[in-house]
Amino acid sequence: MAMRIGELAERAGTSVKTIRYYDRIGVLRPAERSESGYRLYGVDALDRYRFVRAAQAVGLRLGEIREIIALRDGGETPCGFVVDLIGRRAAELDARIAELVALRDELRSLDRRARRLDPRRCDPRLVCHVIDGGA
Amino acid sequence: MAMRIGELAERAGTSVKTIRYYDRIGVLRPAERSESGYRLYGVDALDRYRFVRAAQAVGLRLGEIREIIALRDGGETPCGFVVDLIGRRAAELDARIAELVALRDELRSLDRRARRLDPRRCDPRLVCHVIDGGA
DNA sequence: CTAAAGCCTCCCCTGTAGGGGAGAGTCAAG
DNA sequence: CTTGACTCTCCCCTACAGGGGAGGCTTTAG
Repeated sequence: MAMRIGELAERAGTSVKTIRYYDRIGVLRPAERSESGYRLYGVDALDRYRFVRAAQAVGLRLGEIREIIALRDGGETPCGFVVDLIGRRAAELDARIAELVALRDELRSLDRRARRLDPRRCDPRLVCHVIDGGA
Repeated sequence: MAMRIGELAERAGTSVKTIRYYDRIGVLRPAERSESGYRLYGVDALDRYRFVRAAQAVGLRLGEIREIIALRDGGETPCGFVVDLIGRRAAELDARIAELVALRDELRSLDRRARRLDPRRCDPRLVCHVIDGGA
């Protein structure tokens, strides 16, 4: 019935190190320990593992995932919390995307400008005229 | 003529720690050292500093900036290298932006789905039905 | 001369999600 | 009984750009 860490890792398609790490940070604790101290997991551990991965895949961090799980284990329905988290993360992503788009556009325009500049007229003092320090 | 590190940092509007760090990694070396070991910088150090910041601002990492500066100090015109770097960074950004947009879209659709789900029908085994581990 | 301010090197710390490996105990098969 | 596979804890390492602070010189102003 109970799996040891190696079997869980293999069934989950991950590494023993990762499972131990998940135990340590509290997202996936073993059901119990054997007398000799081995971690023993029930079959539900596999579902937990999949949940953790799915949550990671939508951009949640392990610390946040731990909070969700703690709510659930505390008897609460974490859905409201999760929806909040997802909303905030989406907003953060919007902001981040805007930054990256602006940066990319600047790089593209730098690129176009660079093609019109003559490398021989590059002032050594300024390292490279493609990138302008505003001096 | 020569500035010490504190004056340079102040004129550049940055911290002494940062200037020391730039020395350590080779992007901004002092012109010389005083007898007592103090870093002494020429006025051109300010231009160098501004270049480094400008390059950082367009997404180049200090390691890459160091390479650009090494080329320049080796007597070469780094423009070609810089153009390459910029092109590659722009392509990386495109890829990264696409990832983030996909992630954000998934979050948004998760968000919409969550609003239609009933929290009371959330299976505790799966932690939260908003995020589906595919079990 | 003395005190304050500035400077030096060296070392540890941050966040993220683990990876690598040492040294030691445990379990199953031959 | 032994060997090999498995497991345990503990500690250091990664990227990135510095920040914080200790302990000890040096310089400058009063």
